[in-house]
Amino acid sequence: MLLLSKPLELPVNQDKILQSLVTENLVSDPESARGRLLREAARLFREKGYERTTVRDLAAAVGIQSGSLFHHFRTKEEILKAVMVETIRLNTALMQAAMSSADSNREKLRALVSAELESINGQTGEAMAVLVFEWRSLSEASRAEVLKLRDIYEALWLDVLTGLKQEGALVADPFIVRRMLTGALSWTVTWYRPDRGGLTQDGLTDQVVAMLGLS
Amino acid sequence: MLLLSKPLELPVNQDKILQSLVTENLVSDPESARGRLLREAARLFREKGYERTTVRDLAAAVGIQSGSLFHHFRTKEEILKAVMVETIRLNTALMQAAMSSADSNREKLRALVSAELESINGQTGEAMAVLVFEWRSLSEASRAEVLKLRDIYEALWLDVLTGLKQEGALVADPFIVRRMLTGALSWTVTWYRPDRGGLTQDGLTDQVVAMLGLS
DNA sequence: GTTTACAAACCAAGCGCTTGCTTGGTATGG
DNA sequence: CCATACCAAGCAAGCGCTTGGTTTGTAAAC
Repeated sequence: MLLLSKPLELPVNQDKILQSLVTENLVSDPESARGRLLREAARLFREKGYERTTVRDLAAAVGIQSGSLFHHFRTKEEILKAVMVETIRLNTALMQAAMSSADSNREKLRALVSAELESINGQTGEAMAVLVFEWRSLSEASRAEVLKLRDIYEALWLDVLTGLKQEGALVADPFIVRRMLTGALSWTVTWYRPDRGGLTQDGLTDQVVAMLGLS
Repeated sequence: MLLLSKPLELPVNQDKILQSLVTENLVSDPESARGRLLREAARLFREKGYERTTVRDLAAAVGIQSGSLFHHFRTKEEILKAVMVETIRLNTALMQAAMSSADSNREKLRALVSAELESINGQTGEAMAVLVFEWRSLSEASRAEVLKLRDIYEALWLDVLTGLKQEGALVADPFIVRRMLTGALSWTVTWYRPDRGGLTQDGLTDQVVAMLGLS
């Protein structure tokens, strides 16, 4: 779907997770018309912002007429919502998978940080940026829907952070730490470029863990 | 100017700094027509976003006709730029003042965190949120202008963080830490409510410093 | 194995409305 | 008297979305 510009480069387990979500109809097939549209939408929404992206832009990006968009989606906003909802669904699943292979809370946190950096700076990056910067363009109703999904995602983090607090490994409040991490990690979309420049994604994960005194 | 909804409640030194900037013509007088317009613009841009705020909205907020706006600003984008530029100017000055009364780098960092939280969640909060979320709506030229001002601001942080690194108080890279802090602190605009709820701004500052292992 | 049926996917055209901004003129204060 | 600040009216362009009709894929009916 929208999230994958080079699906073939995905690790096997990630691809498996995606495919199972596709068969459950929770995310669109990246190769379907809907999936391609959502991917282009994520790209354009990130590049120019939701409001500055016209339905004509979206249509041109997938090679159809602007009116034909409304055969797939009833409104422009529904496209934005779909980008967000499917992104959260996929990343929640990926994050659960990343955590499941870790034993200690320290390892789990590292897995979470790493997975979130991957979601923000990897294949789903454009959609994640849309999630961060364009949520105000959602209607009240859509926003509630998206927030509900996000709560599931957030619960994963809070479990681990609360555990670390009880172990004494964490000094600050888990809720505060999570919110700070949300901001810090989201913000990497504005400056971190994994391709050019020395810092790898693993290196960045190290830095984050070090900053929290958990390395 | 735009930043102060209740100027009379400001600490004396902050008010002095503002006034000196006003006389230097670096920021608009909050009580001038231009100043009131910029304050309302910041409020509306934050509330609905730049694109969704019309010139008619802006005009109505200060009680004039939409066309009359263009007597004060040549374009709508110029209003956005003015909000950003004046906000950075004021906050840079406030931050320099906050730092000057601190001796050690530890104290200076605390002053910086506290000052940035104040700028984000205090009187200049609406304008700061605009700075975070609406920079994509600037033209290329305006963006360069804003970024140039922001560099001065950022240099303050990097000086202190580099000092802490040399002292061995900081494990991670100063540049990375600053960028993470930018994200973490900016993000507080989305969740932190200093008025209702137990956490004070000082308490939040404590949490941030604790998170970095610098308390 | 051709025909029929029909829904899904799309096009061409454009409607009605909102947008940023312009214009020509009028108050008002120093 | 003249600049500053405003109003009333509206223009041209661009917007999301609708409409009526055409193509395409698929699968049952004969």
